[in-house]
Amino acid sequence: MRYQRPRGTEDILPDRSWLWRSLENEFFALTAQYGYGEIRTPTFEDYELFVRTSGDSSEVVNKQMYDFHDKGDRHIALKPEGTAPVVRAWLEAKVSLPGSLTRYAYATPVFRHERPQKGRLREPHQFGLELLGATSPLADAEIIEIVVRFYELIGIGKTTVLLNSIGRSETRARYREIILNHVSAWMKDQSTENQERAAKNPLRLLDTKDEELRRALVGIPTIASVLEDESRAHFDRLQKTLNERSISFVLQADIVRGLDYYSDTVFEVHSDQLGAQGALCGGGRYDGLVEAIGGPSTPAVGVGMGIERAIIVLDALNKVASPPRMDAFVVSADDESWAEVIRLVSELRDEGFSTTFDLDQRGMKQQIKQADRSGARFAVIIGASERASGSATVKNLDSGDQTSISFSDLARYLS
RNA sequence: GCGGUUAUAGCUCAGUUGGUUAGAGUGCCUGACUGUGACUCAGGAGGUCGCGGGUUCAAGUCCCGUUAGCCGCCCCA
Repeated sequence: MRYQRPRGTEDILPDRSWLWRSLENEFFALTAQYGYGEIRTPTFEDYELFVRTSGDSSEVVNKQMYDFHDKGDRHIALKPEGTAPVVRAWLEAKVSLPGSLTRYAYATPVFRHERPQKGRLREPHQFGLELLGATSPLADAEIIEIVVRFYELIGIGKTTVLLNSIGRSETRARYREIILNHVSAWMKDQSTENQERAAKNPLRLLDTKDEELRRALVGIPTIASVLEDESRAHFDRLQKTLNERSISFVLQADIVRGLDYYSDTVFEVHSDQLGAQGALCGGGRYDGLVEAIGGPSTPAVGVGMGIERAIIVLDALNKVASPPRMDAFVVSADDESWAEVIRLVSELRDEGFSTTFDLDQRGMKQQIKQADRSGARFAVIIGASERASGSATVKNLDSGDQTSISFSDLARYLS
């Protein structure tokens, strides 16, 4: 094979695309119930947009972006995440009136130059939600509620909502010092790579898998325990609201998120079916982002949900139903009946049935075989006797049973 | 970006210490079946052994490189 798909990308053929389409339909139908309208933004954006928002300490920006200079020497990046482009589009369209809310839903590919593994691609796809202009913890709760309901709706069994608050930037600045003091002994004999990482974003040390570092971190206060009063109140009310809505969650102090724009609420939903990449989705509040790209100070909250990861779980749980079948395959029993077959095919299509026939006009045996392969529910056979009697021989391809159905009753029989 | 592992027919795989024309199951095609798929039986087609070098009288098998998948780290959806 001369050409193969680029590393970390996937082709979605009809045996799977119907699943994608049905997930998209369910996602947009559900989010529409909450007032979210679909937004579509470009595949590529100004490189700076992502540096400004995600932060240069995040690996997504400084290592994983697909970027290039176009023929006009513009520095372009394929979007590595969905939030910044949506906020940019919202600002650019000037859609918001002061004090009003905007709710957006989207489905988009994102691009990250990473080493592929299970649940990790270079072109993964995400469903996303952004709720702009809302300060209330009810907004955070709304996003989490939608996400949980979506996973229930599509049949992903057991999930866990992991919740944390990382406070405002002042809180995080203070907390950084706490972490660094706490692990100073550990830091001394670390590689420069580890030291750099620790210095750049100490919060990220918290979710480490390194046993030694974990031990060094024992006894450290959680960031949630050092929140400012306002953040504290927000976080408390969010938890209360989730409890009232019967949405169960687990407080987890090491959920810190990788993108710099998050503030206060952060959350993930995990499934035990995903291996090392355990998060089905990740989101939170990003009150500083709009301002960071030149807009008016605007509170906001959102989420990005990995579509491939949801599908991995559905597959593992055997929750993927069979794709829709063709209704009928019309067969000509002799060379003289083709005109009638073709007429009948188009009639059935007009009635709303998915219908095909053998374009190669081969022998009957071949046609029945093709009908079987096509996955059609029925073979509709037309020959000399059928034309004479005005009724088709309808063969149920699952059971093999045949009955004679008059042309006028055909539609009723097939439905 | 780092480490490990895998790559043989459309699919799932076997292939002994390097040794004739590389096998199996399944799928595919043809026929038994002159208006009928799935079952049975009998035939048949199909392989640059991921790709490129090297060692050797001889490489699917050994060595080096490379591409891709998978697993872990890292990162995150």
